Amino acid sequence: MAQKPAIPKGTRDFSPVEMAKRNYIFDTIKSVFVKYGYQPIETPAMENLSTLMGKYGEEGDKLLFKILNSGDFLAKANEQFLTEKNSVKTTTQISEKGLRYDLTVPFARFVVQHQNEITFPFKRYQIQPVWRADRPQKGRYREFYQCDVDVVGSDSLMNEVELIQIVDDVYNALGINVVVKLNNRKILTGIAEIIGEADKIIDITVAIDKLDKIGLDKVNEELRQKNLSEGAIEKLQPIINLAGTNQEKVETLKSVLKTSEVGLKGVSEIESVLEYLATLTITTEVELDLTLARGLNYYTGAIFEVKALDVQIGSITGGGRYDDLTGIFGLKDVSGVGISFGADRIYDVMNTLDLYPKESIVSTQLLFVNFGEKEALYSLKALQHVRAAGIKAELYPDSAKMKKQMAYANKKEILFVAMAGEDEILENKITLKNMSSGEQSLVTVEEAISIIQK
RNA sequence: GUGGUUGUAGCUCAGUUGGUUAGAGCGCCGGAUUGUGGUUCCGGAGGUCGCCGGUUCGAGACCGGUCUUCCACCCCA
Repeated sequence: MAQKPAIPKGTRDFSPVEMAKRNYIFDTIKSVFVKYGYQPIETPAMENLSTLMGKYGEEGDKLLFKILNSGDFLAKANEQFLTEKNSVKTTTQISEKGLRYDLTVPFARFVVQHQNEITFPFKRYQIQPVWRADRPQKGRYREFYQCDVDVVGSDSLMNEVELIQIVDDVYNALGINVVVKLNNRKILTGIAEIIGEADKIIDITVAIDKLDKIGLDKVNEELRQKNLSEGAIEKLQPIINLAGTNQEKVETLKSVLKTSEVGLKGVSEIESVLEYLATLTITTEVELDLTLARGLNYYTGAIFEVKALDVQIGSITGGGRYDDLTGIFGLKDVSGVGISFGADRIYDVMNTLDLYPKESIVSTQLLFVNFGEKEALYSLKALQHVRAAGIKAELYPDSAKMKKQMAYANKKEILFVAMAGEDEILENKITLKNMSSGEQSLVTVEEAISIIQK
């Protein structure tokens, strides 16, 4: 056999059935975004490395897919870097473009570049693939879709509330049980402030995050390993052990952070968001969780994460507020807040729970059997009426054996089959067969339409 | 990036301490049934055993490398 073709690690093909399912997810998400007044944009798959580099931390830079320059790029490379085999420095000379790593940074670039055409507050959504040179695992791909909603140019906490409503709406529509975890970067900053370890905030949250897995003693041990003083660890105890209702957590934080201005600001922000939410009808549970440390590189206020309750998979949605993001591109004082739905992980969750409504994945509803040229032409006319009524219908293109045509309908899970042979043509009718019940009857095209539309 | 794991027909997997022409189930194609699928019966096609190299008289089995899969860490959707 010839060499088997393959696709790169961490990428996937999608069959028609898989596409139907994925489109159902995308359409559902999109319709919610639109319902809240967000508008779509798209940005190129590749960006200049200068806009991408340094936005995701050192780790992120390594995970960027870089695109080789065109032409004789090695001729322009510094010889010393080449002989030193210095990959980092050589890369900057032979590559100036990269594949986008997320949709937030390209969006920030978009906002800055189009600031004079944009009306603020700008509410946009963006559904496009992103690429990461990560090592693939389950629920972790090198090419995957993100569905981002962001609003820039507004400091109002109403935006945070709206985003949680959107999450609630999307997951209700999809039928996935989730919990929204909420945190605030200002609280984390405040905590670091009062224990005098401002630079260790990431180590602290990473350690606290392991509480469920490894227990309190091991968490404290890890904190010691990260060179935190005993006094600092002591002060952290009420925070690590933070429990109870959101209200109780807020009260604890207020007293722990009473000497930190930033910390209290964060607490009051969360309190406001929770208060607003309480006046609305939200079915999703919202939980204050200090261990959320995601995106610390640019989040400055609220931090969100959504986890599926019935499937073990990483977070399926995440986001937060970033006050300074466009600042990197030269536009100051534009605050943004947004979240990103991970379509591929949602897809995995939907599949394991089999949550697709049947009608969302049917392709053809009605197949006309082909008995020959004359009959096919009769069917073609009937098809025009059927399609005009909004029914997805097709004619088997060849006058193959009946058995083969029926098997085709069966395989494609077509709901109804229409047969129009000599007898039917004489009566100006068709024989309509329900493929799941096996029942069939001689009806007019109009009658067939109403049966199918039921 | 670190450590581990996996790879035999389209799919799920057998394959005995290395020993002749590599098997099953499902699926696929054809027939039984010249206007009726999903059941049944009969027949058929399809594999340089992930790839490259090594050990051996002999490798799907052993060794090395490489790619791939999945897992943990890291990070994250």
